[in-house]
Amino acid sequence: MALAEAILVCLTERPMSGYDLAKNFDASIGFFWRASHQQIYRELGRLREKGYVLSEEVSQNGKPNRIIHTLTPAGKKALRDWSTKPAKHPSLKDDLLVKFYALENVDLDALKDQMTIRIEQHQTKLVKYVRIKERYYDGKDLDLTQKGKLIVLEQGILQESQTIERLEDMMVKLGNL
Amino acid sequence: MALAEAILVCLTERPMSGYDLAKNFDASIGFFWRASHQQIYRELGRLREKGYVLSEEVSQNGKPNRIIHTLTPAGKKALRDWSTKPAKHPSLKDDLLVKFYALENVDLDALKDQMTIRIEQHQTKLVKYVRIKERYYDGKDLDLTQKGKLIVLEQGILQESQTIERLEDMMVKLGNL
DNA sequence: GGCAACATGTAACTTGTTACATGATTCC
DNA sequence: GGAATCATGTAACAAGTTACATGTTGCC
Repeated sequence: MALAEAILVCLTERPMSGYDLAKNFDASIGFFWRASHQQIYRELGRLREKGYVLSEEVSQNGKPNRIIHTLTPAGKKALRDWSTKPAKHPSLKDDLLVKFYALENVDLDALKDQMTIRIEQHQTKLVKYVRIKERYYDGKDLDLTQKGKLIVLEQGILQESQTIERLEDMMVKLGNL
Repeated sequence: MALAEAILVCLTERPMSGYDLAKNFDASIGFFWRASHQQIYRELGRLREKGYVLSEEVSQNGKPNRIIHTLTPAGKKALRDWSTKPAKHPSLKDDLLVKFYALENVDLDALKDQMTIRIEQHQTKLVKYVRIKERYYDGKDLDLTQKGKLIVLEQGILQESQTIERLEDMMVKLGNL
C-alpha cells in the first residue's frame, strides 16, 4: 500500500494540510497516484497514530482552522525503508480495452465516442505537463529532488503523446472494420 | 465496476468455469484487467443472482466437478448496455514513479534495481504478446471479435515496447545524476 | 512420495468510491 | 443572492488482497 508513502513523499516537500494534499493528488503526484480527499484524511489519521506525521491545528484569521501535517524523522525513515522494497507492478484496469475484446457484443458508435473523449483527456494532460515543465523546470538549476520530478514529468509527456498516437491508430482501425 | 463486465466479455467467447476464467484473467484479458480467482468466484455468484449467467455443474470422469457458467441473453444485453456508458479513466498507480518524486529520501541503488526488474517484466510481456499474435492472428481470416482482440494486442505490443524505451531512458538519467 | 496442475471456495482485512454533512469567505 | 473555493470530516458500501481450506489426478 503506497498511499501512505505517497502522502509522506508529498510532505517531504513541505508541511501541508489534508486539503493541500488532496489538491496535490489532483495535480502533481496525482498524475501517477490518484486518491480522494476521504482516503487522504483516513490515511493521515493512521500516519499520525504511527508517529510518521505530526498534526498541529493552526488558526487563520477568518478562514476555518487548518491542520498542518509535518513529516517526522520516523516518517522519513519509513519512507526510505519503503523505497528499498520491490515496487509492485502497476495495476492496470481499462474499461475501454475490455470493450474492444467483444466487439460483436458492443455498440460500435458509442465506443468511437468514448475513444474520442479518451483522446481529448490525454491531450489535456499532455498540455498540463508541458506547461508545468516550461514554467518550473526549463532553464533552471535543479537539486536532486527536482531532477527526479523532472524525470517523471518528461516520462509523462512522452507517455501521453505516445498514448494519443496509439489511440488515434485504434480509431482508424475501428473505422476501417 | 467492470469486473462483472470483463467476466461477461470472456463468456461471450464460450461457457467457462471459474477456474478457466481465472486463467483467462492471467492471460488474455488480464493484460488490461487483472483479477484474482477469489474475486472472480465472488463476482460469479452475483452474476448468477442477477441472471446474467447460468451455472451448471458438470461431472468429469475422475477429475473434480466443474461449474460451467454460460452467458444468458440478459447478460448479453447488460453487456451491450454497459458498452454505451462512458469509459472511466484507467486507474493509474505506480509505486516506482512515486519513488522518483522524493529522490533525496530514497535509496538510489535500490531504485535502480527496481527499474531493472520492471524493464524485464515489460520485456516478458512483450514477448508473450508477440507470440500470441504470431500464433493466433497472423495470416488468418478474422471475424469482428477477433479483429477487436487483434487491435488490442497490437496496441499492447506497441505500448510495451514504448514503455521499455521510456524506462531505459529514465535509467540513463538516473545514472547521470 | 512429492510436486504441479486441476478445481472451488470462505474469512478477514485493506483500499477505494459515493454520498452525506457542515460552515466560512470571496467574487460576480 | 448564488456559486466557487476553502476546510474537514463520517458512514456505508464496493472492490481488491492475503491467508486459509480441501481434495483430486498425473507425472517424475
